[in-house]
Amino acid sequence: MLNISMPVEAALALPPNFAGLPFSPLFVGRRRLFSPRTTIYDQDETAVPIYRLVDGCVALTHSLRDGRRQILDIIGPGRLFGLVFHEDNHCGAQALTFSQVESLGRTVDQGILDQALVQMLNRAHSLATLLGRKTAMERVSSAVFDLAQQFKRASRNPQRDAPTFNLHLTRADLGDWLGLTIETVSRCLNQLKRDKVIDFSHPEIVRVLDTDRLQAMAAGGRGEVRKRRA
Amino acid sequence: MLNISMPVEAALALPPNFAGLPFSPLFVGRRRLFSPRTTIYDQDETAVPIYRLVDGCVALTHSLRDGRRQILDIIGPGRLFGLVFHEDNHCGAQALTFSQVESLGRTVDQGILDQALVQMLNRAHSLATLLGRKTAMERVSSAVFDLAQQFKRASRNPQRDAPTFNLHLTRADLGDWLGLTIETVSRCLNQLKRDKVIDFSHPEIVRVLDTDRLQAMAAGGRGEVRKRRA
DNA sequence: CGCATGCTTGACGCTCCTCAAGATGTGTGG
DNA sequence: CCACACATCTTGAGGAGCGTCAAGCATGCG
Repeated sequence: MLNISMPVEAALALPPNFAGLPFSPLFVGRRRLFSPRTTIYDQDETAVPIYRLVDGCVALTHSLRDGRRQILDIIGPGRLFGLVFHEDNHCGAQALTFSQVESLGRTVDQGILDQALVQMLNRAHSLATLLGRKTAMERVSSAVFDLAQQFKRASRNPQRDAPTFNLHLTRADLGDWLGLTIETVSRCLNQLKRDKVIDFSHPEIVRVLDTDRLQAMAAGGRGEVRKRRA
Repeated sequence: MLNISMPVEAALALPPNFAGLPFSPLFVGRRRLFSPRTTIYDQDETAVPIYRLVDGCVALTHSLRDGRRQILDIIGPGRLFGLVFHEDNHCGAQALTFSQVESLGRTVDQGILDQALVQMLNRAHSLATLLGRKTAMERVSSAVFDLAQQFKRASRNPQRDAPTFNLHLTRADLGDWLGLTIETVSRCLNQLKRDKVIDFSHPEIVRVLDTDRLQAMAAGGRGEVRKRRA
């Protein structure tokens, strides 16, 4: 992979869709800047350090040999990742936007690390429940809700303004995260838009109009009890 | 829930299908014996101790409010569970057969605990990949392969004998684990049987006839490359 | 023996995937 | 400024895989 060094200011000043060119990482002290669609570490890499995402958006992915891809987690600012050094970590990490990443070595407080691991585990379990037992609409609602939490912008008046966030994932990414296809993701998002639960004009900037309804859909429809065979 | 105390010998001598009656747990020092289909701890319980499964089979489950259930992991002898005390552990644990469980308090070596957590996380990620991206046949093959690893019986001649294990899960449990229905699980198991990959006469005792083929199916068919849109 | 539970098997239907075309937006070059 | 290429998103039509429903079978227990 090509590595071109350049001042971090210049990199940050690049247009937001200067994607695809793997010129990163840039080193800034112990910080590195990754450009969109670049790999932070690989699926089969061992001895990966602990990272903290300062800014941006990172996906943890696992690929089957035949090319099927599953996104295992979406990491937002502040979260730790690459927590696994004892064994193979078995999943890779890639930046979805310009992402500033801080390498922490092993100097991390054990309590913090445990907490991060437990959060990781809980999120993995939530994802499994989503993938195993939720419908397409519920999955997409869950994803939007989760991303709104992780990426919502600061607002001067959070009471009045509808929470808005930058959807760093493409429809394809969402599909790989939610176990769906591009088309199904698109249909569900537009359904949510028609239902006035969310809104977007650019496909990347999403406003949540009705958080309660979104959360209700994410948790499983309108609370109706599903039938279960005896 | 009913709790009846009885000597552990008597309990162990019960016929294997003495199921459904929640008379446990029995205390044996720091060990407890749980009978089939009994809860070890609940989904919303906090401050759960760390457990080691001495013998038997335990399922970690998460239920949605409307009754849909997802099994998040199947625990075999030797493994630790209930590792999460900082936050809500958000999933419950129940015994699937007579299960002897050792409560470890917090005296566990930190390294061991980390290792167990990491294994848990890796397994959760594998499950997510399975649920998000594998077909029904692949899921069932993966499950059989995993259970064979965790529950295969000691054999005098492992070279010659086909590895055999007790399938402690019902078809319904398998369905809740693999994101499938009872019927689909049954169809896939019988397909594997017709294909001479596995064999069973009792629906609970499974022999693996062709480990390689099983593993190949679990990993994703015959290695054919799936198409991906550009 | 009758009942209960779990497993199997078949017919049918729905959700979501597949395939295909068109829309939208964005950068490039004339 | 407009035409063009390219990538992503949207939308529709049709099909496949797995879910749903229903019946029958096997086993075990009272």
